[in-house]
Amino acid sequence: MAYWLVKSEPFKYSWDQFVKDKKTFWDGVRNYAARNNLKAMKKGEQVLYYHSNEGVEVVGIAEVAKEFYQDPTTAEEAWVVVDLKPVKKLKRSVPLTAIKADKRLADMALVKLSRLSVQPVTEHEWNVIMELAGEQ
DNA sequence: GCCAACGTTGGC
DNA sequence: GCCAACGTTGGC
Repeated sequence: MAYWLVKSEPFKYSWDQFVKDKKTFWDGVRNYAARNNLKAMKKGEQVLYYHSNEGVEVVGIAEVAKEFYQDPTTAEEAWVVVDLKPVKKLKRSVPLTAIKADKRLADMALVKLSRLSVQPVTEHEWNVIMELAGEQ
């Protein structure tokens, strides 16, 4: 069971819009590292939903509803999407500043590889985020 | 709006 | 195959 984190700019596709849609395909990934992470996602795995630029915080949890398939928005075979559905909004959003301030999260891809838009999250990191969010 | 970090492109 | 130039992302 792996954990993931996806980034979205809220003015482009916000958590609220995601909840309203009930499901979305995660398109627009045009980076090989991010693409490889999409391909590694398995149905049912949990995904942190992060708002970049505005908010700059983890706002909710999503779940992989369908494993990767050809990106319907491009003819280029290199690119894929996955389907995601919302699970729940976090009790408290976890801002990047809180993540950076927590020593246990110093190695998170979010901190180290800030430009990667789809990234793996370790179980340990996941648990710390849940704690900071007031969950569990 | 600025700028650092990083990925990609293209000339050699 | 190297590396400089360029474009994009994303935090501040």
